[in-house]
Amino acid sequence: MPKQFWLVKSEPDVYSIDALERDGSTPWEGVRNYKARNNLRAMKLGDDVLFYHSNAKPPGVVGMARVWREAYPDPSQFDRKSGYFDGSSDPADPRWSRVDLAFVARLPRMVSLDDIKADPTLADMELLRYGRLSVQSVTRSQFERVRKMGGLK
DNA sequence: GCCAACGTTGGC
DNA sequence: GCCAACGTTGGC
Repeated sequence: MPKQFWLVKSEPDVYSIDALERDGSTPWEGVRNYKARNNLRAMKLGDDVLFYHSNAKPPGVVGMARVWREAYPDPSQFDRKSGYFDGSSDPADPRWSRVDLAFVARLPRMVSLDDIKADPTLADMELLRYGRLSVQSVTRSQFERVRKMGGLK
């Protein structure tokens, strides 16, 4: 399987690129949308990930991460005290998964949603077509374009 | 299986 | 705070 490329969204008030840089790596938990979950399950060790701040001013890509551990059951679905608890998930066949992501780099310049919208080569990004999906696939060329716009080689 | 009602996401 | 664009739920 060749390397794949992804984009994950997080509200900076909940978990920011600063937090990921501080932590080094983190479990990416709480995804409760089937399409996003399927993307998590398709991630392979070493895949590259764009880190996007949603509900930010402005929203946009702020850094890069890497898949550090492939999908495994998300414990928060069985934790009654968690906001992500899902009482209808069967412990013998857990419905929700998480991966671990590791910090790679912060972008010297954030690539805002407006920047992405203004760039013709990024017109096909899933971000613009189906904005609500919190774990998206991106192409290699989209990934490299955003990285370059963000000031990295 | 349809679909109305409701809930969530996230840009603005 | 509003609301468009979804996804989910549940009655039938």
